[in-house]
Amino acid sequence: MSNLTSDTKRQTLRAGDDKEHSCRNASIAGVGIVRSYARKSQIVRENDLAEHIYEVISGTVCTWKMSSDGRRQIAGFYFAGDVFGLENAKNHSLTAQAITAVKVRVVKKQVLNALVSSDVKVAQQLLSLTAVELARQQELHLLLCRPALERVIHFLIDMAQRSCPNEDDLIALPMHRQDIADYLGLTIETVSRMLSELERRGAIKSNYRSIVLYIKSTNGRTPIKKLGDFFEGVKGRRPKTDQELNEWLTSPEGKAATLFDLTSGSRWGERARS
Amino acid sequence: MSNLTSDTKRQTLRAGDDKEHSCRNASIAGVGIVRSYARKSQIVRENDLAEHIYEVISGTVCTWKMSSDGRRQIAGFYFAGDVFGLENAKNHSLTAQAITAVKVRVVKKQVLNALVSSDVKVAQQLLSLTAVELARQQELHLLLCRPALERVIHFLIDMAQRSCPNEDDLIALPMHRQDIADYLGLTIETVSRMLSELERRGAIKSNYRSIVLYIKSTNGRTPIKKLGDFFEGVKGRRPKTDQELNEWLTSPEGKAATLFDLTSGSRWGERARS
DNA sequence: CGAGCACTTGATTACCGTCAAAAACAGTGG
DNA sequence: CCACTGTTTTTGACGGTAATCAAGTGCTCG
Repeated sequence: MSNLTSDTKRQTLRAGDDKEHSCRNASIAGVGIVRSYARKSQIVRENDLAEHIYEVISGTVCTWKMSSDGRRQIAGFYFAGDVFGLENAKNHSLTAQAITAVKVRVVKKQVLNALVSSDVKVAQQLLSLTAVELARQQELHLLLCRPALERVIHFLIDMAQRSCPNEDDLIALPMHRQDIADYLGLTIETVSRMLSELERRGAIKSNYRSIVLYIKSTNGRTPIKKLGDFFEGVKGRRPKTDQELNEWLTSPEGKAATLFDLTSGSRWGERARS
Repeated sequence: MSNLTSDTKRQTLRAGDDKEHSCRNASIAGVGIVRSYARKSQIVRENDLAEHIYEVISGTVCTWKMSSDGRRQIAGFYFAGDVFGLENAKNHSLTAQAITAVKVRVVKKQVLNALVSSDVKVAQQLLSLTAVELARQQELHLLLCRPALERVIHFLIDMAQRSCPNEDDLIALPMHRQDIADYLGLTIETVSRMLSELERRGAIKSNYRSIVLYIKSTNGRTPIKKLGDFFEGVKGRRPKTDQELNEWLTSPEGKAATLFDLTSGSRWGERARS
């Protein structure tokens, strides 16, 4: 199915790991210490005392918890610049684990509280970070009520924007299918099937251990006229009214259409199976 | 199906509306103005400028947004003491609507920011409120990946605890089936079927427009030994190991078992259909 | 009492989960 | 470089759960 050279693959895998960032959260800059974690190691464990807040410097982290029937539920992914551990309870409700090799800045909450007292800006930024996290969870709530293909599309778009905002047409995802499945509330098989479906439609190229999306850089100037085709492909039907089309344009799938250039060339379903 | 007297019903319906509360959020007390909204009226609209924060004084509010295919997705319910509008973006991402007649305290964010500058406590409380909301959404994330019956059970427990924490064995829910369905990502028919199922099992009594749960007050002293029966009923299987049982006890369904006294008397499925 | 809405129930369909096997891939050692 | 091994992913067949479609019942209110 995949015809990527191993060169491309290596480039792909490095994209997620090497990117550092100069501290995006200004008020936290300079405080705390930097720690490194190996791939698959746990940074915080569920029920650990929540004494620190963590900012990802490089690599990818996910937070998760086990549900009663032994299934792992991933609550979120965190990339360079993201902050996790904001639960604000005595104990962490989620385990945080390194997906790749990771560097994090660790800040004591005590220290942070002291800063809050002296500097209003810090308080506001903390609030802002938590609010961003809240907004993300609310988006997710909406997403989890939608069919599998849309969940996967939305996930890819979200990851594309967050994990690698500077690249135009090549994006690497560090997590495994199982991680995606546990995040989207699907099974690994369904995730795989949806990815295959998107590949059949010419939207992505996926390979082992890292997913590569071929995305044309559109910068918002995608011809709206053609989006109907995309709509037809993803949803199996066209928007009936102009209003419906416009609403769709602001939806997860609509954003998909502006990112993936699926509107030219191959029409949905026309490709034969491998 | 229901044999409630109209007396009970009236009592039930009033329970949600009449309860006010002395401001639970101390630092916000005294600021802002109180506004009343009629049932079904919209308090904020999606894309409105987000200039205020709202605290529910009495009644019930829900927040929602339309998805691309015209389905309404409810993001949350808010009862007396709850705060909504915390998204912290320029514009509201969700519409807030009164489910019952509602009184809310409306606080300008500008005013709040001024308070934050002068009083660290205010900042911390704001942060705490946002974190509570975040934790709730994360719980929900877990829930949405589980089967329909569990979603409904968890929903009932959550509502029972939040909407009416003082009553022991009689609880009124102000929202319609459609609201529940839009919140849990189910259809109205499925919600109805799950409620019927629970009623058949003797856990609840549901009637038109308001759901009444008959809950024995247990105050945490439910005999653990019997919970296995409940487990068997809800999940169709027993916990195989002690560890599995213990994990389950801290799960949504486990909490259900400590609230609904379903462990004595009628065994699951023994009751004939109406 | 009748109209309209909310809810329930039943029959059928479709999507996704489960189980099983095969294929692709990474890492190891020869 | 290649064969071997274990892991991850893909693919297929099948079944179950929940959505859809369609009546039917119960509740509220004029």
